[in-house]
Amino acid sequence: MKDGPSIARVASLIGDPGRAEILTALMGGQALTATELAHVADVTKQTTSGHLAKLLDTRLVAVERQGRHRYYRLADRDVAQLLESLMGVAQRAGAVRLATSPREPALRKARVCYDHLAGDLGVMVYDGMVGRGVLSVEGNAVELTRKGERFCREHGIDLEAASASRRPLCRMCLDWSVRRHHLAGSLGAALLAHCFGHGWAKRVKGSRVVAFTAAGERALVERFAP
Amino acid sequence: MKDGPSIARVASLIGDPGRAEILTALMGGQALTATELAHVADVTKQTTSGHLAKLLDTRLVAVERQGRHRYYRLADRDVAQLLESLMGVAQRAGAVRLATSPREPALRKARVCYDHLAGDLGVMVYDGMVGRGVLSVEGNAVELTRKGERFCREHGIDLEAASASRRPLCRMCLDWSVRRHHLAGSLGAALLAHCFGHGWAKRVKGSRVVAFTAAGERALVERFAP
DNA sequence: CCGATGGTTCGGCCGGCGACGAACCATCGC
DNA sequence: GCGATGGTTCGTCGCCGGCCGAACCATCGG
Repeated sequence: MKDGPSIARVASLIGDPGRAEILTALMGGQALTATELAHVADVTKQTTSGHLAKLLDTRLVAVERQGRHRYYRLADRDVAQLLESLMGVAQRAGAVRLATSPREPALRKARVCYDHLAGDLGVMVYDGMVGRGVLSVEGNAVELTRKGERFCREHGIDLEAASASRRPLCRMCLDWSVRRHHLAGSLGAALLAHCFGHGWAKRVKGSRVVAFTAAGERALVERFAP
Repeated sequence: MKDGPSIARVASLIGDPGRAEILTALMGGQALTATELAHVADVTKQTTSGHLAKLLDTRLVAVERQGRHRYYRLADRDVAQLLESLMGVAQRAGAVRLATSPREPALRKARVCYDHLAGDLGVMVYDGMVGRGVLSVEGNAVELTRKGERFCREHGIDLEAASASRRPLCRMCLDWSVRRHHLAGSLGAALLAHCFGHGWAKRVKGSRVVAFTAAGERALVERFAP
């Protein structure tokens, strides 16, 4: 009958103000970096790191590494429901709040993510390619279908060059601005190169922003994200 | 901006092992005296008194004075649901606690979830009722169908009394042991009362276990979960 | 290769909270 | 009225855990 302590462990974890802030911030369903979470919790990075380690340890949150960033999100829907339930009960003596984070619109729309396209357009393209069966997604893995190979050839994307390198052809990559996936890997890089090569877009100096021309954006969406 | 702390307050309250023990004990739906609670929490009366004062202060529990006794119970069903939710999340995260307890299998099979039936039997009944069109599920909501009303009348379940109260007739409740839904709400309570009333089962003292007789279990399954 | 930035680990400080002893109020049975 | 039992309040003590500074590793951009 000693399940008391086990629920106490989880509850006390949520019971720390800092961690509660973190979890509340993650209720938006978006994945956030450790630094961002440190900011919302209003404590230093070290402290946040400790909190996140504990939350990870009890599987309340999950993490996805990407480059030097670590994106944290709620482990699953059950945790979200628990928090929801908690907020309901807490409501009787508390106030409500909302969280928003304004960012540079241009960056949100299209930017380089290492060597491939991220932002709204990147996500749109990814969704489009999955939707028309060019890419097939299985869990965390994504791959180019037979149909996708034809598709690439038709659009003049150099698959041979892309396959030559040792890195994976396709990978999914989490987008910080929309918190959704977009296409990475050598194919993702080839696609971005394709955009530059056709004069659809060019990089803005000293920034990660990718500036599409009006025609370029139209072309991209038309071909890859109808 | 201070919503985090407000859920933190509630969570940290539950997060203390002693208080968690108290709340878990109250999940049985019965009101218990302070001394009894001191015993289950395994601390002195003074300490328990302090805990109960805090729980009262945040409306997690309610008290009813009767002579020189004070009977404490969970404040309402929302709190009960929160605790169930917590147990669900705690279960997979926490270390394997006391899996050796002989009571554990019995708890898994049938137990009281505040005022209705949970555990394998609870889930089985719920599935059976949904399966034969007595209940209709839509998203998170569940309701009694026209056919279901007839069904209840035929089996002698007092729908009028159940509908009289202000609480919802049907609700689904997530089961921490099987991670599936069972029936809550006043109909769920009426159903459990039905089991007790027909001598199919009775409560085990000092535990949430509902002990069904062999005949009672047969009767329940036969009628509600064929 | 170098600086800048994201993130974690380590060690030590310090406040808050839970624990109990003791004393105090309330109610019961007589 | 009496003792006995249920329950709370008060004061004190000790420890757990959150917090930060500093140092360290990893990755990116050039």
